Amino acid sequence: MLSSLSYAILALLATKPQSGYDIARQMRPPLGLLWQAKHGQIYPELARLVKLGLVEVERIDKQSGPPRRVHTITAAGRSELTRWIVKSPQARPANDEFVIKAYALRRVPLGAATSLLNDQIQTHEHRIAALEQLHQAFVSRNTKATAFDSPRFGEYAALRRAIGFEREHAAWCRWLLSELTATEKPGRKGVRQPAVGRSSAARRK
Amino acid sequence: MLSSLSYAILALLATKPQSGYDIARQMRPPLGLLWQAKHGQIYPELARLVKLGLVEVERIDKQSGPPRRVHTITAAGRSELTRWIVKSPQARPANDEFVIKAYALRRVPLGAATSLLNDQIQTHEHRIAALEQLHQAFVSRNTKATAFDSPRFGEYAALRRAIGFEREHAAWCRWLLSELTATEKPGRKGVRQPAVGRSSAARRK
DNA sequence: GATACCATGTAAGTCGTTACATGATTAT
DNA sequence: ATAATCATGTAACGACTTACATGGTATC
Repeated sequence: MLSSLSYAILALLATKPQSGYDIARQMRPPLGLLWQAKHGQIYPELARLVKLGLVEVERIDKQSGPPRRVHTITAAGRSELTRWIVKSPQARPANDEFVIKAYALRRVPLGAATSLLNDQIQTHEHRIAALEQLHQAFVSRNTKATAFDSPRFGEYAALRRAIGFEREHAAWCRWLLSELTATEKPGRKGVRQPAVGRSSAARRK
Repeated sequence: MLSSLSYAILALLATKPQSGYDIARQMRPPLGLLWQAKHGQIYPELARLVKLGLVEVERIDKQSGPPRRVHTITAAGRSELTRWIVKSPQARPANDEFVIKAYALRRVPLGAATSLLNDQIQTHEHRIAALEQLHQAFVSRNTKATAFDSPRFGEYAALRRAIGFEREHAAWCRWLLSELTATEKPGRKGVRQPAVGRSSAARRK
């Protein structure tokens, strides 16, 4: 069985032939929307896919530096990718360090907790702004790129998911901050937010 | 430096002394809200924390089976935990296999894509229902358990985050399905949902 | 002259999963 | 009887990060 990273690489190569560096650039944290990985993991994985016959490599010599190695997905690679996509996955753990911090947040001084949350909220706002700029670029450049049958739909879907998750995380941080503030100043009950209601999708209708 | 798992263990032990088995139970997938790990990782990590003096262990012999080993956080453990909480973290990668599938979804037959999405949506609905039941139990059993200064606030915060993320993921899957359906039957433009709007938090105001 | 980007790879080490190993107790 | 839960640990392997290693090109 192949790793998730292998399938992420195959998915990228299915759109067009690319070098390891190209792949690494698209997977670079923190803006790798499809999958995040470092080149130290990508190059060996690519070599493995070549050895398995799922990917072919063409070496292009240059006057200077290492030769550029352009990788192309093979027919076997494409069928392996589609085979993998259609079988249902089991959900990943999705461990998040910040949940641990929130879990034990009442054990630290209120001031430190407040500034931690403000830091976190600001970080997420910045990330959201960057993602929304990408979204704008997507929608305005070519409206058809957002349609399901467009070759760039995959990118668009990954981008929407990233925006949704960042917003959800930011909202949760703001809720934490409001709870904390309500404790600090018990008179201000107005800032407390209501209990978990219906999902945003339900509200959207 | 310690691993995230170590801090998750310290956070759990900060609430009360527990055995490795107790910790493993709370971290068991798929309902480990704070952090997910298997006992094969937890037992060695606990031993390491004991060796570092952040945790103490009391061996309780029983008539049968292995002795129960109850772990207690030390003063050094508590201060290490609070020290770690207050310094801002860098965000985790948060890789999700399903994003790869969505990225390349237009490469598989429409029928297979549809049933994959329906499967995924159903799985998430089930998870949401289970989490909401936990939430109900929390709110109805003791209203004060949801306040920031309650000893169980950490659990509650982790639960709210899990619910929010599951809902966001389910909403994204439903969006994918609506895009796919719009492609299949181009006459039905009504099912298409609008472009990314304002965040749910913004709407909540 | 320093920093960033292009471009490829390897090595050591940590994090995490899966399986092996053992054995009593409780519920169906 | 069979399975699930209680209860602890280790070993092998795979996934991932960080650092080492090299060297040209472009920008400030």
